[in-house]
Amino acid sequence: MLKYGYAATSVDDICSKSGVTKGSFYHFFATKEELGLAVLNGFYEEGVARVASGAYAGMNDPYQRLLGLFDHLEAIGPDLWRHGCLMGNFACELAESSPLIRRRVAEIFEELVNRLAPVFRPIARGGREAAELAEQTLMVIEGAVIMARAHDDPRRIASGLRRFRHMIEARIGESRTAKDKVNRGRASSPM
Amino acid sequence: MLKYGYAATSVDDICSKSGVTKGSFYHFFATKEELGLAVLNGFYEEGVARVASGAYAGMNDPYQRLLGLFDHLEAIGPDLWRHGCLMGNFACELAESSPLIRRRVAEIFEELVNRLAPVFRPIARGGREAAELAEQTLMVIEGAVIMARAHDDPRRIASGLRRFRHMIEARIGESRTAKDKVNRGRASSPM
DNA sequence: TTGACTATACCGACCGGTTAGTATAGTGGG
DNA sequence: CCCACTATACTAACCGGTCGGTATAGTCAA
Repeated sequence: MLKYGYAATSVDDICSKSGVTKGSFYHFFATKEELGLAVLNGFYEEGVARVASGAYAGMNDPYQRLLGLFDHLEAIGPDLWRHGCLMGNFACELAESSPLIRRRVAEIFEELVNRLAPVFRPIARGGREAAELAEQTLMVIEGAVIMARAHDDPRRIASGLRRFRHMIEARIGESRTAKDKVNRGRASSPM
Repeated sequence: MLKYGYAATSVDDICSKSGVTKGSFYHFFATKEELGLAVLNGFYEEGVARVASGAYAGMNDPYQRLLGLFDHLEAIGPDLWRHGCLMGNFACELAESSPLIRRRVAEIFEELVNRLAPVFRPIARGGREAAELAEQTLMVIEGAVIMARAHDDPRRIASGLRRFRHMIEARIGESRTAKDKVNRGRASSPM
């Protein structure tokens, strides 16, 4: 389903490859769409687990943690999204034909933004900006995955993320100097 | 094909909606895949024409031109990619089942990078960086289009682009001051 | 302990309809 | 007459989904 798309993956294929019969299949799933939803949730949960498993999560320095997130994404991305991202694929293919799946994909993106936003907090200026930076990161990932698939080269996922990371690094530089100014104003140690 | 995907769009539908019969269709196209290729090229050419039609193209100031490109993309994006981007959709759905289409999509992305790169030249540092920034822009567009489709809200295309534009603005700021330094060193007018 | 009853898992043939693609007989302008 | 083009009927495979039926295990009253 990830490799060839929703429509091109038949229920018969799914059954024969997973060693179940069609009768069994339709005992557990009312429709093909319902299976799609289950596969989507599985993909989401696996992705969250993989992303959360990174070393960055335990880092104390907030800038180190943010940079560590990108290190981790660059490291696992090419493997995790080797055959694409199911959220992105379903959004492309089913957004206007399956409201159920489209809504779930939107929900998942929201959940991911909420999970990621805290990591961006230290460089966020406005109240909403951490969430916006998290959303921007998801966009870059989705775009990079498409690029990687088009060029048949998963390494593009890492290089796309790396370029975005450079822009984040520039922001970290700004945040640091801004913070230093505040600290200096409070007469605390400049280093 | 854009709205419901390649597989879900049948040749019969295409024929009846465009008022041709199947005999005619298969006189002009050997396979459905070949039509897909033609539709892809049509989408690409229309997109290039729309993007190139912007006022930014004639601007003299290179920074104004770059910012003008983003103004233009934000203005036309929500309409142009209202139902998604065919390059992105095909990359998602057909990358691993139709090598022909996948290759053409990759080619198109390359062509777009080459077309866009000159606009990024003024803020590029290394020799490859203008092309990389252009590619990054395409990634953001593709990601934003997916996000917009998932949330059923084309305005997300503009807001995603705007956020990326802010990062580009930061870079313009850096480039400007760097250039000022050079100018001052050459004893030319600082303003 | 036994036997009637029920719930769940599972099977695979089958259904109507759709798919991409083909075969063939025109048709109409140059 | 010719040939690019059109129309329609057709094929064979495949689609998602249904159906009647079976196997197994648990429950509970007598």
